[in-house]
Amino acid sequence: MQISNSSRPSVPDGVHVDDLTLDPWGLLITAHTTTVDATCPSCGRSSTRMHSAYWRTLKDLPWQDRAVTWRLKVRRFRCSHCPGRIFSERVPGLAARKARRSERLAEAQTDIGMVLGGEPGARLSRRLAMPVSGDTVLRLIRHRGINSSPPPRVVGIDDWAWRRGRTYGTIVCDLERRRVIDLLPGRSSAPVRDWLAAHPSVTVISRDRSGPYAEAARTGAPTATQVADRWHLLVNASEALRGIVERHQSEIRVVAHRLVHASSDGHDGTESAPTSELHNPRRDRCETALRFHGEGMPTKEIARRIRASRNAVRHWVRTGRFMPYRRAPGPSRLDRHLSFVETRWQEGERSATVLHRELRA
DNA sequence: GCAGCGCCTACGTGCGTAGT
DNA sequence: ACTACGCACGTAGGCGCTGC
Repeated sequence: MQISNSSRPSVPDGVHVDDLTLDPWGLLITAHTTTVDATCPSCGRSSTRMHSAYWRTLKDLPWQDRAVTWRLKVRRFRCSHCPGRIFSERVPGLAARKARRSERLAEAQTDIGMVLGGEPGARLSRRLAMPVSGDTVLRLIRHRGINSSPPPRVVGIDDWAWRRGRTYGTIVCDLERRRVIDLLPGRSSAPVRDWLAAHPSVTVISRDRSGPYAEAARTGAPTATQVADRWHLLVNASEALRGIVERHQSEIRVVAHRLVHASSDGHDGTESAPTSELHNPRRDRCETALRFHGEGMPTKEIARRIRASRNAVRHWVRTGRFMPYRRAPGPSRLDRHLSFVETRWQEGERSATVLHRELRA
């Protein structure tokens, strides 16, 4: 198959393509190196004394949705300066020493792996005509390593679960660069204290209100400023708001009802009828259902027409009249939950007061 | 001195399995 | 479903021997 020069895969300098073979499995590029000499990796001097040659096989980035394989003839050289030293020529721009894939392919698969992980990354890579195993994706990620960053100044510390309810650890984030920088064993104060002592660059510590982290920050970084993190502040604020709304629910309902009627009737809303006497869509649908039933319409058809469930229609037909919704006596599940939250909030308020006192001390 | 050949070691890779 | 681990296999690269 003929392939135009403009659409051919890019060829590194010092490599000459001898043949391109396109088959259902991909594109095979047969090539050889063209430089007359090679640089000895030991002494750094070039040598022209060829020893032998062999074929290298390399995977590369896909071309037109086809996997690309290089079959490259490379040579071995004897070094003119290192006694007995024999080395293989390198192919800069294509592959590293001993590599089975090109640098650009390795980079692409590493990037995919960094986003998706091992197995999912391998699946996407295979879908993109860059076949690889999940293990190799993970190896590529480990090989890249973690880029070094300047010493952290503002860190966030919180607990997290290796296994929820069983094993916990502590996560340390660089809040300026939004990156996880360390994982510590357990959620006690000692590892955090040691970590902070080993990182004197930290000037601000954002943490939750737990005692161990407060203790760790106080002893490990006594000069650092401690702040409550934004997430916990928002959680506390939203819990407090819910508590207030719930405590004044009945007043809010009355006011809302008046406002609705004032806007729809042109009335000022100061006088209002009881809720049970208001327009009730549920009662309307029930009465319609009973009328249809009286006309001999099947339950299924009634349910379809009034857009109610067949069970609801069956219930209305069985009772023969509208049954207004009666709330069960005692607090609802939501009320019980909100009551629990309110209690926790009051406990939190007390803890916050203690924390505030500690921070000021 | 150089080129060709073969052997050996270490590395890269994929697969099966166990653990979470 | 995913990762870690061990293992087997293929091969890149290094080295020595031999013939010209």
